[in-house]
Amino acid sequence: MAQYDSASIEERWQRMWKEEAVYRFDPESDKPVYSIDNPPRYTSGSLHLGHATGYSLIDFAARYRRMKGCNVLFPLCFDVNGTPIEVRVEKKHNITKLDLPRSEYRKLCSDFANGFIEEMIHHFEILGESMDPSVYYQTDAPYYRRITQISFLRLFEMGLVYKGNFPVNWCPRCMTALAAAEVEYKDNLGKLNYIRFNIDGGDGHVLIATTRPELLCTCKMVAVHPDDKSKAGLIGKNLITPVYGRKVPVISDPKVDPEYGTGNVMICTIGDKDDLEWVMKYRLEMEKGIDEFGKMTALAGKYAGMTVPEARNAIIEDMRKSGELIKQEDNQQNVSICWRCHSPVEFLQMPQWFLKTLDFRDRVLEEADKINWYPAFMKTRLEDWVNSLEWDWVLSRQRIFATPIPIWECRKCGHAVPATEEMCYCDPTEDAPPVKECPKCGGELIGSTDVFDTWMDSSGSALYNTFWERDMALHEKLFPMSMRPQSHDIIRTWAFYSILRSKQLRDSRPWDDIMIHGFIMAPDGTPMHSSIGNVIDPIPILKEYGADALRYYAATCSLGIDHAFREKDVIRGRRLCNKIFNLGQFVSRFFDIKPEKPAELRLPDRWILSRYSDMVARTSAFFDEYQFDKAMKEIESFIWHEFADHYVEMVKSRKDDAVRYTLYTVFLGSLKIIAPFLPHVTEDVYQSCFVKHEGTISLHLTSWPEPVLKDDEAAVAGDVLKDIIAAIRGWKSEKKMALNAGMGTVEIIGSGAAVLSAAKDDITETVKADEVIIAEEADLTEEAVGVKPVYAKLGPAFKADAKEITAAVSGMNAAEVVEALKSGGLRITAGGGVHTLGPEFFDIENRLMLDGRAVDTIQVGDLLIAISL
RNA sequence: GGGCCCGUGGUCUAGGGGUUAUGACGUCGCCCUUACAAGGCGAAGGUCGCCGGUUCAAAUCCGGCCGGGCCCA
Repeated sequence: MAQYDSASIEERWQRMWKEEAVYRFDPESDKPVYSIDNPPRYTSGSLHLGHATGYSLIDFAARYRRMKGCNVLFPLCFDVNGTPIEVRVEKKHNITKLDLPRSEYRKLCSDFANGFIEEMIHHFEILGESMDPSVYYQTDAPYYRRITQISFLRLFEMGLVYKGNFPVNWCPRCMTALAAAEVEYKDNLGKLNYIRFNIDGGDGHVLIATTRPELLCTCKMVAVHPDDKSKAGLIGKNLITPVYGRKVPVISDPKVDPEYGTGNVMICTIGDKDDLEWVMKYRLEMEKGIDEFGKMTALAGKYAGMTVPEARNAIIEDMRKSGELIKQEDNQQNVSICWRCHSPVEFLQMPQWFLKTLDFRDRVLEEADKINWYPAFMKTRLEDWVNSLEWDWVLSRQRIFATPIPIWECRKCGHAVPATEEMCYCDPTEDAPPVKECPKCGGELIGSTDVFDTWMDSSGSALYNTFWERDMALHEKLFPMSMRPQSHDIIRTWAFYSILRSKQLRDSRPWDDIMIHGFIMAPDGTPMHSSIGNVIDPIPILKEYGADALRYYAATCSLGIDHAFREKDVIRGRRLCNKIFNLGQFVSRFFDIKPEKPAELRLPDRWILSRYSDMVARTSAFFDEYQFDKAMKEIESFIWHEFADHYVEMVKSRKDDAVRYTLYTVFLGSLKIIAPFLPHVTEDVYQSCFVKHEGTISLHLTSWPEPVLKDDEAAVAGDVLKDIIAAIRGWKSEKKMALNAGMGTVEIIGSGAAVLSAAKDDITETVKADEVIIAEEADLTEEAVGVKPVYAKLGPAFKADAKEITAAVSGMNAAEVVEALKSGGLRITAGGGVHTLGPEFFDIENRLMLDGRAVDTIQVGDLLIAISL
């Protein structure tokens, strides 16, 4: 018998989908649009397990909506920009950005990044992702950068962009300003240096503890805590800084931590964020001790030109020699580092372009409220971030491989002249300005060498995808988009900036829904890092188990939370594929032509059609809410257990129209529902069983099924039937009998047994009994062997007395309790009163005996199965 | 230090006041049954992280603690 072989099967259908352009978005169509603001994949080359699962989750939504009749816009896109590529290129060629002309440097980056794209597209294909190459973009292309630039020009016109001379996080390695979002923190063991400051005009001194002695050259003040009584006398005096001999005042400020170091803090311009706060509060003059290369300036005197660590070591040595360094201790502290190259970040005052962000906080939150967040609690993260913002967005970067800021500045007066929209895309380092000279003073215009923060490109994706400033009629039709998928770590960046710019440029939310997934962790639950060496490569997994199996794993990852990778779920996925494949082999034997709906259906048919219809409704609701893990659970357990284990087993021996119709309808519908998750195996089964009857060339182009039958009576009776058959099969297994072994007479007894009379033949055939008897009652003796309290009823009725009542009953004889319950009620004294309890408060356990005959009995719900041995 | 989320049999996971706590993987036993042994049937395995509180009743709600993850300071 043929087995499911993922490798050959998947490749075959991937080729067919590509050739037939099964996923094409049709801009002309009148169908409702479902558009996905797909994360452009960063061109880093290797495929991470996190990407494999993340993009699969998006693909589930895309495939579902296509089958629901939507015209789905699911762009194939790449993010080709930014410092990470520059860092890798510089490492590869052992250069810095200063070693080459800008255009050559940019070409190296572009060639490097673009060299990955073909392979990355192939990765998407072998995962079965249904992105549409006809709506392709990459963020470094002139057509994409044009949109970034035009959107900037609009914001500029609106007065939302300004150039500020402001302290920014600056990476001396990358030589660029960093947004707050690009700064990371790490624990670092450094030295806390105790340095002697003499008191001006006296003979005393104070000790200052600092981790940054090299910043002494910009020391402006010394602060102590106002409640520190021992230091009250110092306030208002001046101190003389060592090495530089500058006079600085002592002030009191509640922000000082009196427990740290000596409780005396030197305030410099500027070492860290606390310094920055004091600089603002006391309006201190900004002095620059460190330049953009991370080297000391002339202010540092003899240390000028040294790097920060060199200067720190040198000044410590000098002060040690002069006796001004009193002692050093180890000091654990958090240092700011660059998120890309991990170099320590400095606070430097640099001219930068800013986008007004703080003024839009409330408006961003209003738009966020109009978006459906999946899961809902993720909105809190955005709100926390927005409410904690302190600065506007630093838009400019001093790098090269990014979108140029389309501005020329006057050499004489500094006036900024923006490009015209018609000029975009443009590069001011190469292109001529829109006017010959400064319109204010006639000075020479110099093209800006600044580029945008890459989030400026990415956060315009919803605008680009909806053809903003490319086809405004289409834009009106497509905007806002239907859904933004992303991971939770970039809520503060991608999600936030996207909402901000959509509000500023379109006065709207960018999307209706946002779906946020977690990270894939190593199997032990810790993050995967190449430095730890615990990164799992998805390609071998794909080869061993198949794409559908890996996608099965992706579907088990609920949204919002992180998941340790579970290979066993991939194994389960492969088994499910195999099960579906084999069901296809078997079920397709039943129909040579498409079966019509017959006049009459038997009980098992009505049961499975009814169950199937419930499953369709529940699964669809889970798909609507991006709850793929729950949808998968529904459809998987339906196909495997209800359909395969029970229905198919029940009808194996039948050959009537009703069974043909039911198998066809339920199996095809089930295939469709699981198709978004397992696109390959379902396509394969569809092609071998259904395409000749259905006509549509691919399962993925067929429509999503609707519920077909609501028959509550059959659903309930069928469940009883299923349970009876399962119980008899279980009984056989217990007796070590083969399942297809014959058996004697099976008698099914109980007041509800009548519903099964329609299914008498089904039972007989399925369990291979000689005879099946269905009886309302039989000559049975019934013996109560136990009573079980029903807490859900006792609790509400008797409150605090319930416990005492159950305790009392448990000590009584079961037969007597039952007798009392049946004849007027059981009287129990509890809580100082007497309660009369009816049978509704107890479950009675009976042993039933069929008089005169040796039988085995199995209780199934209200029914008793008596099997003659 | 703060925010959000998570802690459930050996491992992973569902559930989020009321029968016997869901399922997967693994383990063990039985069964070659007109698809599937990569299958079927069954079993063992849990004080639902710890400590308090609310309640007749807590895995579930509340508070604190411990451990993990992400984000931020």
